[in-house]
Amino acid sequence: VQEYVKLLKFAGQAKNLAEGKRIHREIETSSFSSDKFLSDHLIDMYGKCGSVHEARAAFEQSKQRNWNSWNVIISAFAQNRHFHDAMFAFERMPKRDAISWTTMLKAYAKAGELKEAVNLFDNMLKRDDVAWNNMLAAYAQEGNLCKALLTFDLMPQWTVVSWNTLISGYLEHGCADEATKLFDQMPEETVVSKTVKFRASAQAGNIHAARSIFESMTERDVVAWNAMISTYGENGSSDEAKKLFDRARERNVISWTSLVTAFTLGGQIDRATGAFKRMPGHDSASWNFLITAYAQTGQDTESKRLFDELPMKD
RNA sequence: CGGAUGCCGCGU
Repeated sequence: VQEYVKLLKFAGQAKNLAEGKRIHREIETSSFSSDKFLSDHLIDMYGKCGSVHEARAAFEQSKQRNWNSWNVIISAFAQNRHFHDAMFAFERMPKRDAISWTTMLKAYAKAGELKEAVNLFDNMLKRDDVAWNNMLAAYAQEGNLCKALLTFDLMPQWTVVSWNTLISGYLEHGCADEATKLFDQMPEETVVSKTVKFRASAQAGNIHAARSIFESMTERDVVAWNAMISTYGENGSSDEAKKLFDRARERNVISWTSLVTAFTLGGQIDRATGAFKRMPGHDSASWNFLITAYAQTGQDTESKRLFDELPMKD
């Protein structure tokens, strides 16, 4: 069972619908076909792969539907911007826990329905850290930094995530000075904080400062590596991007797409194509990127040819 | 009890 859970999660992260379906079929012929954990993971996998219809089907057909399944299906609806379905399910579900409320809160924020989000938040009986952070993030993304700061001050607990959320909000809306002050005040920094920090330096045009923050990091995850690679790419330094890419010990689709981007922006479309071909797996974003790149450099025929080669058009 | 779904940073 746990093996299948891992496989489904992996397919979901990679948004690999074909692989997900394959595992689904394999599960159905196995002895775990009606496992109560697996059925929820199936719904989640379809949601993450962008297939709302199959997520819904998995939910409705599940013999093992429980109150967790409702949370999973709401999350699937929300991730795919089916907000009315999410709302409908939320109202119909037999039992709502902290996660149900917060998932719905995030859905409203994502839909741009800030008032509904606030309303939901106010009606919550118990607000945990994640609920507070979601409310904070909703204000921060909206650009309502006053409300964001107010929410931050009212929070019963400050975690690294709340600090990161607030700082990202300030950075996103051009308040770099405030962000710097907050960085100095926060008690601890994680990989995420450091990544936010060096991205901010880079966006301010100080790529050397960004690099030294990156090099000073004791732990770097794949996102940190990718962020540094795309920073050099945006800067036109495709050679430096390539060097970092080679140094990275963990790579995913985004790392490869960032490298392709770096070559494209550096005007080396042939090297970009080469990297694209060497990629172990392509998702729709990487295809879109290269097609757009060709179109923008005026190579419409190449762009069209790639489009025709697309295995999945969404 | 355990499993599972919700918050912050990377390419489109």
